[in-house]
Amino acid sequence: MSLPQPVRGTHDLLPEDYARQAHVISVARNMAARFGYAEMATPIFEFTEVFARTMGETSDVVSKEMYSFESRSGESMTLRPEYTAGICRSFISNGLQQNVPFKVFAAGPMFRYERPQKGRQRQFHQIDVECIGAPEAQADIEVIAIGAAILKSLGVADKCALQINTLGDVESRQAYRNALVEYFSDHKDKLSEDSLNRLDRNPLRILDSKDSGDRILVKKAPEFTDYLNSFSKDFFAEVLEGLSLLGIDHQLNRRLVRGLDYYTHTAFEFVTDALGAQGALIAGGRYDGLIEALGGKPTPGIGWAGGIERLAMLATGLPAPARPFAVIPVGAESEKRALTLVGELRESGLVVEMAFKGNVGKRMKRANKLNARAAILLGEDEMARNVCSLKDLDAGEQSEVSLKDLAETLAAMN
RNA sequence: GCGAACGUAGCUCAGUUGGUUAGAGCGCCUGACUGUGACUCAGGAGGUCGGGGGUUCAAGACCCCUCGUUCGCCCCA
Repeated sequence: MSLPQPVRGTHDLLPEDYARQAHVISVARNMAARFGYAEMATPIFEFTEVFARTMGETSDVVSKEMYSFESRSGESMTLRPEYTAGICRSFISNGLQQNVPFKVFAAGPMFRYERPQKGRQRQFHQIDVECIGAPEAQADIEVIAIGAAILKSLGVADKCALQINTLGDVESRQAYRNALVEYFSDHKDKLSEDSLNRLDRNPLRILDSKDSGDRILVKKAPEFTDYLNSFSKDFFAEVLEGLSLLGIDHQLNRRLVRGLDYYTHTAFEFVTDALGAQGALIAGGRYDGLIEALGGKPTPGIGWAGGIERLAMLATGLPAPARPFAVIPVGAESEKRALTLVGELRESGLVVEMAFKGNVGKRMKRANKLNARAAILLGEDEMARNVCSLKDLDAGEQSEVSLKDLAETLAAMN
């Protein structure tokens, strides 16, 4: 059975799966719009620099997970691994500094060369919300509120929890980072191999280590709170207060850090335990240093990304697909009239299919399989009298309806 | 990238310590029923047992490699 297979880590979205994902996007899009976030899109690939410069050369994504290739002109291109960098690049490219706050929603495929697992694929899809050019805590609150509202609307709010932390401003973060490096450097012999790596690349990550030895060290490690300057503390307090005012439950998680270099202040994740190791449904934070890193004027920003596959797996309350009406011509004579009838009914906005294969029994079976609301039988008898036989497939009752009134009658059945 | 488990029909799965022609349920097709679906009954199609190599008189089963999936780590949505 060596049929052609999709590339590892990629998946076909058959209609049923597609409908689930489309629902997630649709709910998110509508909710974002309520908050004043308009939808946009950026190209699926960018110059490699866009991601390398914003995410940090040492991040896992940049160092080992990017799908990069050389274009025919010899420039290095990369399939986007996330949306934020592309949107920020777009913000700069289009000179949108005058339009702040620039509030946008986006959705689309992302690509990361990772080991696939449940809820983790090489091509996956994200919804994304960004608010660029607003330094106020109000923006953090708004952005998080959108996420909470979407999760609620998708019916997954009770399966996940909001964890939140602050990384402080650049000054605070740098001070804390130095303190951590100093502390852990004194205990290098007790650190796990992974954490030795983290010590160079992202020491904050050690705080989140699952290694039991590391955890003992972490308990005595310097506390971030002691290194936050008053501005950072006040900012975070304002964010938390806003969330409380909105009734958005949240848990302070001092070990919540971000792998990407450009994050400052607020970092948050809506996490679930329903998806194994892939707990993050929506994650984001403030990235006040990003636009500048890309070569734009210093501009603050905050946003998040949500995994569509992960959300689709947990979402409930999908809208049922519209049920069709099945037109069944009985006998060769009525096929032409059935064809035009189907056209007329569709013209009036109804969902209509024609069952034209096999004997009438087969056609009825077909109608049943299509989950049709009713079957419309059209034979010579009926045609002669300008009527059709309408069979309600739920009730099993059949009656005659004049062709003139059919569209209206069917519309009333929906 | 590291560690482990799994891969039998379209789907969900049986298949004994290696032993003739690999099974079931669901689904699909045909008919009973050439103008009536669901329920029922009868029949049928569909498998190089993920792929390749090896051991053996004999491999779906044992060994090696490979591809894929799943779980954990790393990291992340």
